[in-house]
Order: sequence, then structure tokens, then C-alpha cells
Amino acid sequence: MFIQIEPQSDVPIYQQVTQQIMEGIARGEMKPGDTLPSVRNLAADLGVNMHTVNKSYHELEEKGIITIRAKSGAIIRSTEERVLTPEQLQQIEKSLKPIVVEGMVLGATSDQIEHMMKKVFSDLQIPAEGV
Amino acid sequence: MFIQIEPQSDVPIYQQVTQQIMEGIARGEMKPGDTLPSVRNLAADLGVNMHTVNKSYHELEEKGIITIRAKSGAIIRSTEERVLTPEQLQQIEKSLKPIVVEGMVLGATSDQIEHMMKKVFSDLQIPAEGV
DNA sequence: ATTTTGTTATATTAGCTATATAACAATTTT
DNA sequence: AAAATTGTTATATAGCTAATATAACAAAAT
Repeated sequence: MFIQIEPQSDVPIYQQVTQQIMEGIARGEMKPGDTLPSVRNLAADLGVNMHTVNKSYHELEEKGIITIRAKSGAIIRSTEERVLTPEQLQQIEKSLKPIVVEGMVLGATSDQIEHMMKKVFSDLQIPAEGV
Repeated sequence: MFIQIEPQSDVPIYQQVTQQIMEGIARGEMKPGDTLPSVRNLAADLGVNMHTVNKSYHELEEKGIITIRAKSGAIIRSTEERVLTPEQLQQIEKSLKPIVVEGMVLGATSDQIEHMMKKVFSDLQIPAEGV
């Protein structure tokens, strides 16, 4: 697995798992229809508790990114299944606001923040092949 | 004061205070050189504990936005004083990443996220005068 | 039939948030 | 100079979340 946990981080472990699974999907390392490892297996791989991974999977399900089939497994939903709802767009904007505000106050220009945003985007868009 | 606390929010009160003070600065409602209210006064206004506001002020100081003069008060640093360091830019990028990733996975395009970013930026840039 | 799966339940530890009080010493105001 | 205000420090408490640990259950997969 590509997931690397930082126990010292102030970001909770279950959120680290959620984020890195999303990054894997964004990179194309995991595709719609793929099955996620069982909560017990992934937990053993990462050296964390089963419930921690379980919490992450349920967070991903709430975001509409995976589907959990009870007592069977979790699969990544297709892009067609996950339509961007206005609520989700609003949620993204709400998350974006405090970061943009802090950047502004610290003296960053709109162009600087835009540049960083695009960098993050392109870094993920292009899979690590050859490069 | 322009600060409005939402006790039910999952965002800690001291972070709400920090964010809304930054918004006030971004909007131009508070200018460099201005003195922040004493922790006791602001706490009384907001109906929260003194230590909660104190924690917020120290968070703002860590971010390089204000200067706390021991046993005197807190003042907003000038834009010239707060130079955007590479570390701060990196911090912003780090905060931006998980949001952009989630947006991507949910199917948002680079343009959509850029548009939201600029909306947040322009909403703050123009002070609430006349409008 | 056996193993694996997510689910549910209970319990414990640790850390963070927030509040409450109190006292201290330096600064500011009167 | 005296009084009030200021940030600082300390201690204590309550509530919540994160994380772990065990255990058992029932459905699904092998």
C-alpha cells in the first residue's frame, strides 16, 4: 500500500488514511470499481487499529467516494455515480475560505494562491510515470 | 465587535476568533497598527473565557499577523513587517492540497476550483461599503 | 464448512477544548 | 504615587474526540 501514516501529526490518523486514499484515486493509482483492502488487512499493514480504518472508510462513504457493501467490502464509485452537488461545491468553498483569507493577510496575491492551487492540481493529475 | 461565535460548530472557538480577526484584516476593517481589544474585554463581549481569546491571539502571533506586547496589548503588524516566507507559502500549499484533492475526486475541474478561489478572494477584497 | 467480512458493543487511555479561579508583575491610566 | 488594566502563569475540572483493545455476531466469500 502507498499509505504512509505520521503518528506525530496533528491530523488524526483516520483522516490521513482518508486523504491518502483520495490522493491515490486522484493520481489514478486506484480506479472506480476497484476494491479497497479489508479494514483488518489495511489496519494490519499500517499498524493501526481496525476501527481507525473503519472510521476512514465511513468518512469516504459520506463524501460519496466509495460504497461499503455490508460484510463484503468497499468499492470505489465511478465518476459518473458521484455527481458534484451544489452542497459539495459549497462545502469546498467553505473549506477554501480560511486558507485564502490567511494567505491574503500574509500578503499573498490572488495569482500566487491560484498558482499554488494549479500546482497541486497538476502534480496529482500526472501520474508518476517516467518523470 | 464584528465577531460572531457559533458554539455548536465543530470548529473550536479559539480558531473561529482567529479566522474572523483575519477576515476583518483582509476586509480592511482593521488596519496595521491597530490595537486588538484586551483578551478580557473581547472574551466578555463574546461570552467566552479569557483563555480562549488568549489562545487565539497567540495563534495569530505564531502566524506572524500580530505582535503581543507582554502585559500591554496586541497590535496588528504592518504588511511590510509580515513578509511571505517560503515556509508560509509551503504551509498554504499544504493546507490547500487535501481540499483540491477532494474536489478532484468528486469531479471538480481545475477551472471550477479556481473560480471558487477567486470568488472568496474578491468577496473579501471589496469592503462592505454602499453595497 | 471454514474463513473473512463489516457491524456492534463495551471499556480504557490520552489529548484537546473550554471553563473557572487565583495570583503575579509589568504597564497604563488616573 | 496610587489604582486599574494588562498579559502571564498555575491549578483544577468537565466534556469531547481519537485511538486502542477485546469480543461477539451474522452475512458473505472461499
